[in-house]
Amino acid sequence: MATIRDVAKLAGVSVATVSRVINQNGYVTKDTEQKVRKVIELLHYEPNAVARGLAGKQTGTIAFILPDISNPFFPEVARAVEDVAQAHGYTVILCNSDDEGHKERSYIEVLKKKYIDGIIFASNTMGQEDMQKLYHIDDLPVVALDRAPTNQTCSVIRSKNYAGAQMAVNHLLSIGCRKIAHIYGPPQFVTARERLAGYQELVKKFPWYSPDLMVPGNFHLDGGMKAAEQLLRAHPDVDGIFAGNDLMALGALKTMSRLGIRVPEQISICGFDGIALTAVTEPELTTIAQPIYEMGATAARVLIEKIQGNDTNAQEYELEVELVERGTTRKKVT
Amino acid sequence: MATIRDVAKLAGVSVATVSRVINQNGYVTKDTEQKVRKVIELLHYEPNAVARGLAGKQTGTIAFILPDISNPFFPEVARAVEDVAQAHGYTVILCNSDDEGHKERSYIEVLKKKYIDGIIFASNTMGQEDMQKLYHIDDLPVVALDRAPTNQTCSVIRSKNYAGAQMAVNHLLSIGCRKIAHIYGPPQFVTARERLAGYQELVKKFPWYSPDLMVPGNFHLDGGMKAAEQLLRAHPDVDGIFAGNDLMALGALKTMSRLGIRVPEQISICGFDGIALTAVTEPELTTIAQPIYEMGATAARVLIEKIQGNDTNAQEYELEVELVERGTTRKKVT
DNA sequence: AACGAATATGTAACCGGTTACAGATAAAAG
DNA sequence: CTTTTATCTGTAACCGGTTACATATTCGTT
Repeated sequence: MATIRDVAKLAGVSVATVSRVINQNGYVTKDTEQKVRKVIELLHYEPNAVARGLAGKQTGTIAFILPDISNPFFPEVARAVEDVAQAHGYTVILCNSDDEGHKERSYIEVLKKKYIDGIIFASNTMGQEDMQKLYHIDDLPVVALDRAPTNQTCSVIRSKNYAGAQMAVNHLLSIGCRKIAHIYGPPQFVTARERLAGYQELVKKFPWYSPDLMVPGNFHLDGGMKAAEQLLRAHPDVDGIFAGNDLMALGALKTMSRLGIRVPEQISICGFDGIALTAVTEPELTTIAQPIYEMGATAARVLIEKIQGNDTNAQEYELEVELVERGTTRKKVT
Repeated sequence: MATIRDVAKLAGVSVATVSRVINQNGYVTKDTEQKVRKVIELLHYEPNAVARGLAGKQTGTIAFILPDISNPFFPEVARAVEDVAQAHGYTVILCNSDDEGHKERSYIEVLKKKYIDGIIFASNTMGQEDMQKLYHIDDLPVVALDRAPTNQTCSVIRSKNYAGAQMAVNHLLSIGCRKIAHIYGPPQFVTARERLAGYQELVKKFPWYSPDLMVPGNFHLDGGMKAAEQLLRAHPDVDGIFAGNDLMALGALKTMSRLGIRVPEQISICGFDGIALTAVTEPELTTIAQPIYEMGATAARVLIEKIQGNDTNAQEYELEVELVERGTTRKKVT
């Protein structure tokens, strides 16, 4: 592999000049530039990214720290992040944290040593102070996904969970549901809390409202299944279920199927997230779709903006959600 | 951030000695070692990975190039790769190639410039020559996933597609199916070809065998749906479907559901891969499960072996598959 | 004609490690 | 008590770029 000095020597110029040509900065005559480019071509010279990183402290690499890429919500986000990064000449490092603080921290240590340019952070457990510490210690650009907005220097990408939950409930009401339950996710997740709050605020005024219409789930398939069973045992007359995410909604759907309860005729189900899996079942799942790809893409775009110096202040990007009406909810004939 | 020279100065030794302590190579007295470690602790010194990379040409980073992380088969593989890498102190760069040669090549260019230590390559399009070229040009360790074995220096991780296909067909036969069709994946995929071959070899001896029992799919949900429709139109008496992968099997299941055909009573369906999605539907999908996680983990382990110098020769790792019997196939009562 | 500003290029230090080589000391061998 | 060998440590070159600073040349001004 040719080095910048090889190029300089053969072109009869200094390394500084070659560097200027490569980076298109500083003054270089058209003539010398041509000469240098010829030699670069000739030697198939490619600047060494590591040396560049060492000298310039920028490696063209960002990290995406997420709980678990196996969770069906994340692949699409990761894809978006990578697409945008790639388009801007960045490379993406993937880190699975399992939402464990120590893993997150250990990743961050390693990444800092590698002169990573920035981090997209999807975590439900890492406290605000940690984020702040992370950010302030060495002002590494950070963008958070799905976290409560803070007044820190870290931007946040999220979507309208509260409003989305109300869209879900309103939709169930509009098709004639008379008693709507909610399966909520782990309370330490902001998203779960917001969706629960949206549900509760809207239904508490109804005569049928009861606190035990809200049952806990774990944001996974099995949690949704169990929650649905429990729910039906306590309230056999429930005719609408709003689940805190799609996986739990699919779990509920599965339980219905097993118990021989027809969906949507007897019970309507609405999920939240809009992951691809919702199109796999029959009937397909009605859901409040987040712009998943867009969330990842926005996170990457904002991060890169930060890295490149513009947009230094924290900002919150709250994206719209959308009701995707499908087979698990249908207007009831009266 | 403290540098190795800061440590050396404060400890009253040379940088070489500090380096020896960090890397545990060369001779260092217990005394000096203690002294140096004290100072390292004191200054919170962390060796700079980029400088290390430049000097040592090893960055502790591997790349995983795959078609698309959104494809439900890959997240689990990626998770495995990352887990193993992480455990060995490596970091993983994720690259989505969409199976397009030019993207693959452009990634490889970038990655080489970044002194990546090795590559795990899951591609269906890149020719053998390309692999060879890639490998021979600068002997970068490479492990391939799901490719035909070659006599190159590149190891391959795969599973028993041919035998697995026969397991599927035998299972369908054993539960009493009389006419079994196959939905196959894109012929440019080795996996698709092998599964097709396994099916064909086994069924061609039956009187009901007919070439148009093999219909093409695209390895996606919609392809499976369309193929199933097409199939039933031509052969309404088919009572067993073996799909080349789970997504297509789920598509077929969906079609059955829409047409009001009961599964498994009227038609049994068996998929291939064993992705998590197969547990979402009701009935759950019977499938020939590959050890998906194990494949990723093996790939990572083999790659790291190669990187660390041992195991320089190409090898093929053919992993076992397993029949997971579930709701979409059931013994027929006669 | 004189002069400051803009343009063009080179020298050398620097980023922060690794490591070949050499010199010094201590232990083992003859 | 030498000589050989193993152990310990330091100096300085090197990895391959970037960039501050110095110097030289070319313009546009007055």
